Amino acid sequence: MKNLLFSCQGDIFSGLNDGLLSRAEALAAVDIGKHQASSTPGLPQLKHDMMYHHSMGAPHPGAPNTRPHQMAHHGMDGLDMLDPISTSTMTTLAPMSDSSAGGHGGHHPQLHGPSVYGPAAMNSMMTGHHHHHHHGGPLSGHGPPGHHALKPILQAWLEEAEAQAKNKRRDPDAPSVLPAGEKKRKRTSIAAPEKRSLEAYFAVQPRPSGEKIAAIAEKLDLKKNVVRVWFCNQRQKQKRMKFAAQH
DNA sequence: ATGCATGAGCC
DNA sequence: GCTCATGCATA
Repeated sequence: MKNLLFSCQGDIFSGLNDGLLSRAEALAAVDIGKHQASSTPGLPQLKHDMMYHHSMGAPHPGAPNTRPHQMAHHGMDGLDMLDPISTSTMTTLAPMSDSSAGGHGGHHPQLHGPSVYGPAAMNSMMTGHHHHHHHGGPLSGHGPPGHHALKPILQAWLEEAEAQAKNKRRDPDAPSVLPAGEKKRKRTSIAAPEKRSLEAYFAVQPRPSGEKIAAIAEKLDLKKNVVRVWFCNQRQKQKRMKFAAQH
């Protein structure tokens, strides 16, 4: 196997048992310093990939991590459009609220009108409140002829708009149909446990070497570059806080 | 407002 | 690969 720690700071983690770190994190830190643990935890990363340079297709080079796309559905899938919506629970119909602020790449993907009204839509509006109250005569002479026939169509259209506005919320892992050359920067969200481990490492060694960063990255199942950047940003943050604290 | 990413300039 | 400044996506 690879022989980590050939440097002079191999046992910096051994002596940490002061009140700075909790025991679990300290042990985790020590574990990096000793050897690579074979038991990797779950899949903590919430992101998929970081390269959006219009030429991918090959998996991450040098990263043997198998990361299935996991995401949190809270009740609706992107494929579920059969939703028994009650009559207008949402008032502001904004079916195109995609990436909002700062979006200078204004491209609105597939947004097709309600071509077919499913039975659910019709049913929901029928059971909602159907009022064919006034009937009058065919020649009573009020309202345009056939406008009451348009009302269900409009309502169905609204409900279709709602449904599509909802299933428009597809996961960020979905195959995006971006125009060629359009890159959206992605933020890797580091989960809380991993973040706490990183903070534990940082507390004992704010400037780890490349090998150490690689070891930490492997143990936490994060990309090495993510860990490296995290340490850089953490140093920046610490400087800022120090600067803000003296005024 | 916070936190991850990127790029310039440097060593 | 680091700092520093800034951009930009989230919460």
